[in-house]
Amino acid sequence: MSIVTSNSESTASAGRPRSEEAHQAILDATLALLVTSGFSALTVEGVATRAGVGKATIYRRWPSKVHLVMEAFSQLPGLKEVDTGSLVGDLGKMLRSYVEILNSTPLAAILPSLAGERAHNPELSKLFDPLLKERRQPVIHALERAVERGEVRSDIDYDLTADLIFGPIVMRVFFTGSRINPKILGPVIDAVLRGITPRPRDQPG
Amino acid sequence: MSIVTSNSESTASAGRPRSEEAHQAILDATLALLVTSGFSALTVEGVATRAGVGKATIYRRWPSKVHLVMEAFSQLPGLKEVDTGSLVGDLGKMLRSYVEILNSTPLAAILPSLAGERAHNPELSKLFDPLLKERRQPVIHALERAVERGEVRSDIDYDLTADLIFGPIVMRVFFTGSRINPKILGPVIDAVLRGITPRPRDQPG
Amino acid sequence: MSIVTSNSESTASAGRPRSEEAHQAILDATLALLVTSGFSALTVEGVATRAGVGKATIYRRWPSKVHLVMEAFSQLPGLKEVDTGSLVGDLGKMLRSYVEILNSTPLAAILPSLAGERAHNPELSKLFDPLLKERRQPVIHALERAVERGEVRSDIDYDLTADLIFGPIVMRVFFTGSRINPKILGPVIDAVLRGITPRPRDQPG
Amino acid sequence: MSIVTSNSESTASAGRPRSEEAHQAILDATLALLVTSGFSALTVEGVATRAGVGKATIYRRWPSKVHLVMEAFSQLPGLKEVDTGSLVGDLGKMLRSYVEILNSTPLAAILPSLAGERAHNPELSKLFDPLLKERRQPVIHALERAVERGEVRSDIDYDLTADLIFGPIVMRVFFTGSRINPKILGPVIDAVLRGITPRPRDQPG
DNA sequence: TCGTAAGCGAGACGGTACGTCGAGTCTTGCT
DNA sequence: AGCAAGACTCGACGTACCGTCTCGCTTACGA
Repeated sequence: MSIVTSNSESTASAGRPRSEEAHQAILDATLALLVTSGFSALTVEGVATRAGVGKATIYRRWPSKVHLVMEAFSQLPGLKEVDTGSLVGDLGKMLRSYVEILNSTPLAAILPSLAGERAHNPELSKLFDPLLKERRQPVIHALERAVERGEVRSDIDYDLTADLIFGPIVMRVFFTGSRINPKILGPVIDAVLRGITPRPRDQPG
Repeated sequence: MSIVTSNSESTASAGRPRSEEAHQAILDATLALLVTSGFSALTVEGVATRAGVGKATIYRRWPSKVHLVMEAFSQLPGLKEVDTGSLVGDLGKMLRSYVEILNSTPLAAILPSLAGERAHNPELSKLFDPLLKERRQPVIHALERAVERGEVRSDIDYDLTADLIFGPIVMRVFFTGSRINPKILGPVIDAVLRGITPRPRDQPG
Repeated sequence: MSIVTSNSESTASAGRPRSEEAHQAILDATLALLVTSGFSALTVEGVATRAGVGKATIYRRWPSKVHLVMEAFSQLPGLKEVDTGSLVGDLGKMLRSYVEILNSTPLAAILPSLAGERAHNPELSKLFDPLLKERRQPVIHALERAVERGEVRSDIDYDLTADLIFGPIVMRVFFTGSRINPKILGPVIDAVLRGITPRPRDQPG
Repeated sequence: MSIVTSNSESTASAGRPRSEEAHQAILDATLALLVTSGFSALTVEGVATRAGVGKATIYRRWPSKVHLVMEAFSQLPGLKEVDTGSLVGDLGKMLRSYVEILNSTPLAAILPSLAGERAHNPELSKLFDPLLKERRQPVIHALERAVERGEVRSDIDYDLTADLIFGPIVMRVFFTGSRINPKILGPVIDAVLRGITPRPRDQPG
């Protein structure tokens, strides 16, 4: 059972089982309305109507709109583990695929809403934070492998470095909302690996 | 006149002048409630009550919650222009001071909420985006000076590099909500300038 | 179904049924507030608060304050049909009972307020006028029986005569607001029946 | 000084005297708006705008909308003293002229509003009641003369009889709001004088 | 096979906030 | 001190959703 899903598969109980059909219809309606209306304009009433479901059926499964949106969010794809043998290759492949996800799913629209809510909602924070940690693991693993290979200095802070790598992407998702141009990934990876200072070998002489 | 402020300095008009006291009380109440509740849970009614003011007094000055929040936000301090003669010095001083601001004002609590709303609220986006652009200018200027001095490669993308620098700070503000430890600034600046790969001169010969 | 009542007896519908308890609490609160404040100072918000009910519960049943007040008003007792065999007896019994009602229910306090509003409120007028017409029918019927019996001239205008009979009572309700002394009824009925001029048989000779 | 007017002519005071021009402009605007909008839709703000006057100028003179309307009302014409030598003649002339006033001024529209308000507003009642008493005096005087002439029984209650005479007119003003047809006056006066029972001399002998 | 417990859509429940308007009061500069 | 103008606080408007609560009705399990 996932962190965010409710215990629908727990101890077989008497009575009518919950409708899996309704469950998915609700999540689908949620994602659809998130795309068209955004998080704060999303109403549980609207989700219920679109899903052809009673409000109680939603509240029976999720304690609040935030939790509902969070489960919808958790269904969206994330980073995939990639091992090409080099950090440049790993990061390039992972980030390119991630940008593709950001550009083709509601993920980019939902992420800032949840982060914005997280700050004032400890309950959400409790669910959201581990999820976020989990979702960046592929990059952490790639960094660990790179350190083992000697490609990267061994004294780096993994979390901080992951922040450095995700930073430019997240900055754009949060502050511009526009499509992420995959062309920025090359320069970003290059800067992270080798810095922005001039390189001796690039200089004549 | 700023983008978000109203034309308070315009020609003295007939009738009772608007109360400057009420104006500031409203902005103060807005900031206080943004910290505790966030943007979407902020109600104009709540602001009015806390400021000891009628709702009409708020709507007379700001056409919507968005405009009100933007003016309150724009009162918070931001990056200061710094010129120490080196990029390391400039970034160190600027970011250290910025982290101090994040740790001592409601800025860190408000920023994610606004970013989360921005994605679905074009009206907010229209006011917020230029404000954000303006607020990162000191770093852009420092980078420009560094390029002129030859400290930094001349082919860098200024915006992308600014994203790279702010990234780790913003990531922590948005996804952890905790105090920012100023100790991360050194490694961040170092990584941005020289990358995370091993350095030839650090290696034993 | 009455003009003012809603179709509560219609086919049982889906969903939670409307609370009969809330319905009566709202009407009671309406009458109480009409007495203390009058129609124009009556607020739906005030009724909701006093009835311990949400505003929506009121608007779900009555489309406007006018309809609500009309249903509350229509619950108050009115003239009762009486047939004693003589017009003097009918009027005496009916009016005595009506004065008792005026002196013991909120009717006397509510009536002027509604009449005052009626003049400028077509919606109210549309509901109120038929109700008023209906409420004076017992007197009209008594007059009709009296005409049949030859007790009263056959060329009288029933409505005008009813106005003549109610006139003194209504004048006092509207312009003094005090209790109506039942002792005026004898002289009123006498004057209506036999006029105020001296009577031949009362004169000597 | 009238009962309802404020002390505009009281002890000559320091400062600028109140503008008599403004005073009349306000009353005119009030009557004009009463005709077009009715009492409840009349706003002090609207009166001020139409009179080209500040709201404070109105509130300086009248404590509320009701008082303002009352003074406007008191400017409207009322019953005129008439002495034709017979009660039938007096009442005929007076009532015919009064009905003409009701049909051609806002009086009929204002009267119910004030009566409706009177019931819940003791302050208004204090001003309104003596005015009403004063306005019916011509009928009382005509009755007194008729008693002296022996046209009317000497044991009648003057007030009650006045109520009987005004009753049908007031009933129609309050409960129908329509024009008063002057043709009802003949039957009303006849009924008051001689009753509605069959007359011996009308019967065949 | 059938009772029953839980789920179902529907919709009413008491609340809260919306953005607007008018009430009655207060505060300018001017007359 | 009065004036026009227009700010002030307050509170009601009728609507939309909140999250909860009945309704009458399935539905599928286990006695």
